Order: sequence, then structure tokens, then C-alpha cells
Amino acid sequence: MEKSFEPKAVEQRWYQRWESAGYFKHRGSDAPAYCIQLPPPNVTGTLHMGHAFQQTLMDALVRYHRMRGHNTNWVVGTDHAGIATQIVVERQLEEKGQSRHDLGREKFVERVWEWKEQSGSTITRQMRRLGASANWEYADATGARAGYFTMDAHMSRAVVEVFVRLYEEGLIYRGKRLVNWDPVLGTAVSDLEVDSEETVGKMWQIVYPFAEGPQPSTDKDGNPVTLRGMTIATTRPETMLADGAVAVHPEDPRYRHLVGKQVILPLCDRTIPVVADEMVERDFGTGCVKITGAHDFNDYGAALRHNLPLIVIFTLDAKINENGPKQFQGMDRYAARKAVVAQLERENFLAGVEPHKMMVPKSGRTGVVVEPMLTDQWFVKMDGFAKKGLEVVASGEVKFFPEHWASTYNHWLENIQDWCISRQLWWGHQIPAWYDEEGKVHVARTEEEARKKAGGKTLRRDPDVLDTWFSSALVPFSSLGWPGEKNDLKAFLPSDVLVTGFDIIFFWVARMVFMTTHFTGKVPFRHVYINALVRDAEGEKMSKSKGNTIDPLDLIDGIGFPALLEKSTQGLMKAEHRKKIESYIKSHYPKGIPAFGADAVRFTFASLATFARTLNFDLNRCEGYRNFCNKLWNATRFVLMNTEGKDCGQDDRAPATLSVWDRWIISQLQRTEAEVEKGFAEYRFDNAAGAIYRFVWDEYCDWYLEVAKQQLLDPDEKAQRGTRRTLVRVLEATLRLAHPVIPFITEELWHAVAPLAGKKGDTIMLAPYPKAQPEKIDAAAEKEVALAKEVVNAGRNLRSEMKVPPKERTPFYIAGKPGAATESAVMALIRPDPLHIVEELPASDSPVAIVGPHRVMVHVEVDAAAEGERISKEIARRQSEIANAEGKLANESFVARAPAAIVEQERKRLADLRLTVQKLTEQLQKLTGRK
RNA sequence: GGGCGCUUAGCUCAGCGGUAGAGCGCUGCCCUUACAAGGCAGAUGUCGUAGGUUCGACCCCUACAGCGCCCACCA
Repeated sequence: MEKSFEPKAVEQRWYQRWESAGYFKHRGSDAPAYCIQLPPPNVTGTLHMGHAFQQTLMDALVRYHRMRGHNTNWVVGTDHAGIATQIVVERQLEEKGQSRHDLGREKFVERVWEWKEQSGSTITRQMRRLGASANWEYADATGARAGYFTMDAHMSRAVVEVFVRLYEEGLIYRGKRLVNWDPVLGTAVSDLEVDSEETVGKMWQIVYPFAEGPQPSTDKDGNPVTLRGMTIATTRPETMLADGAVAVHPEDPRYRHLVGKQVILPLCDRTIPVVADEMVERDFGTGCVKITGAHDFNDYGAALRHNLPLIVIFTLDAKINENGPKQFQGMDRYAARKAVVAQLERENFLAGVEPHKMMVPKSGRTGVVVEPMLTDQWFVKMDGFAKKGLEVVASGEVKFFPEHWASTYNHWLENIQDWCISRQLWWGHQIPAWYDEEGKVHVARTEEEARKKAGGKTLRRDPDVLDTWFSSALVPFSSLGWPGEKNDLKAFLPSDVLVTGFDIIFFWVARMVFMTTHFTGKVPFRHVYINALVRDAEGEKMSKSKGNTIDPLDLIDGIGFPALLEKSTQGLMKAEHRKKIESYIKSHYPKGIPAFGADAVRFTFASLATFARTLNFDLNRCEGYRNFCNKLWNATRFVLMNTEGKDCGQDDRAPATLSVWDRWIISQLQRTEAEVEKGFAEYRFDNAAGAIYRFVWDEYCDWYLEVAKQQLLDPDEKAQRGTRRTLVRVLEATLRLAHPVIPFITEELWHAVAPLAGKKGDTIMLAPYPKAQPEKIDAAAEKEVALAKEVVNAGRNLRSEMKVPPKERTPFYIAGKPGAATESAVMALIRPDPLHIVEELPASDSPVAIVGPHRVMVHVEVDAAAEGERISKEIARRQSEIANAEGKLANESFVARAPAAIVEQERKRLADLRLTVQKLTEQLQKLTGRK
């Protein structure tokens, strides 16, 4: 065995074997099912820290349940990611000076498929490096061993089926509505794909003169004034060209008598009415607002309420169209704004302008300002679906972990608008709708079916594709074979838990819930675990432009400084980021990143998976957990050295006796197993990992192995056999216990350890998971070991305080009839030379510690005065605690009202403290008495 | 404007109505025959502020402050 753990070789050895042996597949047995749906990553994407984190948790859960005998099915797949993928390919074309229009739709889509074939395996390959025990061949229609692809034939069939059924049920409709429009991409985007960004813009005040001349009114304070016109406030003056009215609050004393009058729309040769609407805030701006129904969401509603015309003045790429005055036609929206303001000023319509902080809606994909655009789109009606989505969470059929995310989910569904599902793109599921010559729509599963419906008329297919999230929403059932009635739908729906980020609660989680319940009558999953957002060690959001992203593969394999720098700065959009990135890399990774191995990375993720909403990934933690793997490796090495080729007590007929320490470590193992089970059940991966860590390092290695060394010197063959048996059995169980989190190292070690513990199997993956056996919890052994540890600690402390060199021959004395557990621990861990077990400590100035019933003395030459001072300090420290306890017990209401057990505990504590002080005092008297 | 979360050791974070915890870092001593990727010992906190409830509050309640996130039609 190598002297230290070398992850690379171990990882390479095992993953391939697991996959080719078919261990990842579900078993189609009667065993209870356990299913997890992977949030399908973009097919052409690469693995980032967020993926690695989620997948570690999913894999740990799947491995855990597989070992517990469940019929596990980790359903994986990749997403076609409509807009994202189309943009990537368009950029590739751009580099060659081409656009998608040069190619035409058919050729362009072919190009995207090529790109998908070329880069589509990257992310699944990366997942494998992490150890993901995913069911790669499940729902795989193309033999790519990457699970499903949302655009493959089967998944597409489900999409068409759902669309047609929803249309027939009246839940999908087509209509001209105001939607968020990305003028660069030339497509509608959903509300969710729009991010508001705070910007300081300007607010202009513009006078719209009354058609019949100046009108009397009052100012804010009620003083009479004469108004030349209505002065409106706007941040988008160019849209005035499409105004349909001016609105005021119906009860505004300044304006209410003017409602119904006509005002002249400057720059345009027409008049518009003054209307009253409650949406107007009297105190904001001038209390008077223009209504531009076709270019603003608020105004759209107002225009409908007041029956105003919807005038469109923008082309789809946001230029002034033929509805605008000649001089502005063809101008881009920003150019038009300047021109409009300039002309207003020239013609004396501008009443003022001031800076104004506002939220500007920007397209999540291109970053350009979104333009509300009146276009024909397809929508899913949300009211019924939203209600259903709320119900299943309210009833507890679907539970969120951490629980508070349910309120985010609820809040969104309570305020939801109909979902715009059409996109004016080429890459995606084309909408199954055809139009005849009269423009009548026929929704059907195939063109043939549509033709029948149309009575043989010539048909033209709707060119639009569906929002990517439409197909994603169907994954919980489409991946299991729907609309077919495979058994898998019965077995694996609902899945057990969805592990995902909070950022897609709306995009995905909620939509899966209503789609799945609608079509299958079942919820898609019982639990939703919302994982933390991965940030860098300082808590900063990871971003390419800061250079603080980490490639999970670099953590596994390691990367040198030059390669890291090169990779972090290549393909930069903006050159000015280069310097920042360089300095970040230099200060944070002066030597690059060492190879931690997949197990260490996974253990780190698990340990950091608290219920907090962010996770700061710290390389130091990762290093610590790599050390943990090495610790486990070396502990195994030690055990093997002492057990291989020896009798490990597997034959029950051979007599073996278990010492207190043997029984103690077995007892601790049960407690650890219970803790790990609880951790997994509560999705507290940090607690599960922490329990394993502490058991292996703090108990098994730091105490048990050390004592075992002593026990192995026992001349009694039965005792030796018992120790060896305990060493291998506990270790073997520990490896199984840790396997879900650190699969590679545990598999490697298990094959060496298992035979010694009488276990057989081709893989630890399918070995049964350890289950706590409460009958093996040994309270007496735990109590005895606790005392033994205290004695050892006291002895070590004395020796350290007295600065006794570790190798110096140092006699120790213990008085008070120590048990065998204490004696062997002291021998193993303090190595006294010699150890005297006595009735009474010898008369000496040597330092003494009091541990429960024991007095421990390290026999060294020491100044009596110094020792006296040391003991006095010990006494003083305890006396303040005594005062504290006495105070409490003297408080009548404490004794009367606190639970009896607490009071009793306090009394016992006080008694123990007093006894210790008494013994220390005696010791002090001995010292001073002889002076 | 609404909602949510966070504030505990130098750093990153657990925690619980009953004597303040972990990892990393730090200090000192050890290359002891599994492991220096290690061992042993040690230092470090008015648990954001102010009130309240309670025999007792880091924990529960109220207010405030700071930080962060999400949602939102003040043009």
C-alpha cells in the first residue's frame, strides 16, 4: 500500500468498472424506489461549482439509498437551452461574418445540432469525474450515454402532446399582447428572463396644450392658476409619439374638472383626451401621466380600461416606424429620444428635466433594454395552475428544505401572470400549430392531422419555438416514458427529492409542479432541497470577469499557476478585466491549485452544505478534507499491517474477549451511524459528514487505534483476537458509512479490509449500508472510557505544563483504583515509565491533578512553591464555579420552578466541585505541611 | 414599496431555554515504529444594539442598526 493516498489512480480504476458493470442502473425490482431527477444542464455547457455541489449531494443521496437496498434511479439528461445555445452558434457565425439569416433556418438548425454533437459530452464526462452514479443509459434515445436530451424524439413527442392537450383544454391560447421583447434577439422573453437594473436616467416634463386654449386650475396649495396645457412627466419621451391619452387621478382637485378635454400632442398632428384613472399617483411628478398603451405595461392596462387606440411606433428592432412623424422614422429608439427632446425644446413644449433614479428592464441574455412590444404570442393560462401549485405545497405533498423557500414559491404563484411560451427563435421545439389561408389556426400533433382539421387547405406552420422551460417543466414525467404508460412512471413518480438552486424555483420548480400534477395527477417530487449558492472563500459571487471562478476539475486534478492564469484570461470579452484577474490569481493561487481528488472535493461540499443560503468555498477546507482522506488511508494501512494474515476472530468458535475500549468504539460507531442517518434524513449533509469526520479522526484514530496498539501486546490470545476483530469490523463498517460521500477511496480500501471482516462483494456500492444497532450502545463502557480519557488528558496536561520532554523516563502515579480501560489508555498514550497504581500517592512535591475519584501524579522534580501556586490557581478556578452554582441553588425560585432534573444536575455539579476542591486543598496542605 | 435571510473566536460557519462549539489560522513542544497531508498542549468570544418574557436568554418576543438576496407598473 502507498504511504499516502493518491486519488488519481484510485479514481481512474473505479469509475469505469462501476459504469461498465451496470451498478448505476435501477434494478426493476420490488425494492422501494428512490428517484432523483437531475436538473438537466445545458447540453453544450461545462461543469461549474454549482453543478459540482448539487451533484455531490444528489450522488451522496443516491448512493446512500442504493446501499440501503432501494431501487435507485438517478434520472439524468441534458437541456437544449434554446436561447443560450442559439446565441453561442450565432456568435460562431458572427466570427465568420455571417448571420443565421445567411444560412436560413434549416441549415442553421443543422449547425446547432453539429455543435451539440461536438460539445455535448463535455459536461457528462465531467460529472463522471466527480463520481456521479447516474443512470446514464436511462431514457437515452441516441445511445450517447448521457440520459435524455430535451430535443430528442421521445421528449419532443411529449412536448407536442402536452401542447395539443392544453390547447384543446383551452389552457393555451394565442393572442396579441404586450410582451417583453428583446430587440437584438428579435424574440419575446418571459417576465422571468428580464432583470431590472437601477439606472440614473432623466425625467422630462412636457406640456400638452389644451385644444381649446388655456384653462383655469389651482396649484398644489390651492392657489388659482391658469394652465396652458397638461404637463406630463416621463422617462421615455420618444414614446409620446404613440400616446393615446393623458391621465390624472379622478379626485385630484387640480385636474378633475379637466377630464374629458382634448389636448394637443406635440410633434404629432393629433389631439388626445384627458382621462381619469386611479393608477395615477397624485404626489408623483406632476400628477399627470401620458398613456402609451402599446409601449408600456402600465399604460397597456389603462388603454384597455379607457378604450384607447394602441398605436405602435416601433419596428421589431426598436426603430421608429411609419406611424411616427416623418422626421423620426427609421431612427433607433435612443436617437429618437434625443431628436424628440430637441424638437420639444425648440418648440417650447419642454417644461423641465431632472435626473431620475429608476429600474430599467434588461434582457437576461443580451443585456439590452427590453422593449414592451405588442405582438402575437402563445400563452399558458396560469390561474388554475397556480392554484394547484399552491395547494400541493400547502398540503405538504411537496415540502421545501429549508422550509422558508416555500414562501418565495408561494409569493410568486400568488402574483403570477399568464406565461408567454412562444419565442421567435429557430432552435427549440417548433410550435405544433398551422395556419390556413384565412389565418385560422389548427393545432395538431402532426402536419397531417392539422391538414385534416383544416379540410385540406394549404397550411403554413407557425415559425415560433417554445420557451425552453416548457419542455423542462415536463421532465419529471416525460423522462419516465410519458405519454406511454411504462411501469417506470408508476415506480419513479413522484421522485423523492429535487436538488436545485433557488434561482430556478420560478423557472422550473413551480412549472414542473403544475405540469406534472395536471398530466399525471401526481406531484413531481416529494421534497425540494434548495442548495446554497456557491461563492468564493471571501463570499464574493463567482464570476469570470473577477477571475474567482473555480473549475471543479481543477480541484480534482490540480492545475499549475501558468495554466490557471492562461485559462482564466482566455476568451475575455473585455480586455480591462485581464489585469484584475491576473492579480486575483497571483494573490490567491500563487502556486496554482494542488490536486485534491474527487473525494476531498465531495467531502468539502458535503461539509459546507448547511441550511445557509450561500456557501463560501474555501480551498483551506478542501485541503483539510484531503488530509482527512489521507488519515483514513493511513488508519487502514495500520489496521492491515496488524491484521492481515492474522486471526481476526471471524470464526465465532474461536474465543475472543472484547475490552472496554473495544466495546466503546463499537458503541460510538452505533451513535455515529444514527447521526449520519439523521443527517441524510434532514438533508443536513454537514452534520452527516461531520459525524463521520469526528468518528474517524477524533475517536477511531486518536483514541482507539492508540489503545489498540497496547491491546495487541496483550499476552492473552483471546484479547488480541478481540482487538483485531474490532479493528477490522469497525473500519469496514466505517468505510461503508462514508462511501456515499467519498466513494472512490472507500471502494479502494474496502476491498482490502472487507475480507478480513468476513464480508464479500464485488463493490462497496452495493454492500448494505450500516444501520445503528441500539443494543450495541454500551453505556458502561462509554462512562469508563470517558473517565479514562479524562485521566489521560490530565496526565498529558501535567506533563506538558511541567515541560517534560516526551521521551524522558517519567514515572506516573495513579491513586483511586483505576479500571483496566484507564490503565491501558495511560500506558498507550502517556507511556509512563513506570506506571504505579497506588492506594495513596507518595509524599512528594510533584504535580498532582484530580480527576473524579483519581489522583494523577507525574513524578518530576519541581519547586514546591511553584506547585503550590499551581494548585491554588486550580482551586480558585473551581471556587468561582462553586460560587456560581451556590448562587443558583440559593435562589428559591430556581429551585422551585426549574425542572427537577436541572436542579439535581446543578446539585451534583456543586458536590463534585466541592469534592475536587477538598482533594486539592489536602494536596496543598501536604505540600505546605512539609515545609 | 413588499418579502426573505444573515449578524457567535482572526477567517468560514454549526449550535441550543440550563456551565459558549467545530474546521482552518495562530503560539509552544515533538520527524514516538499508520499518517509531518501527522501528534500533544495552549491562547482567543460583554453570541449586532436596546428593551421585554422567564427561576434562567446566544436561543423566544418587540424595536433598531448593518449586510445580502428576491419580488414590484410611481410614469
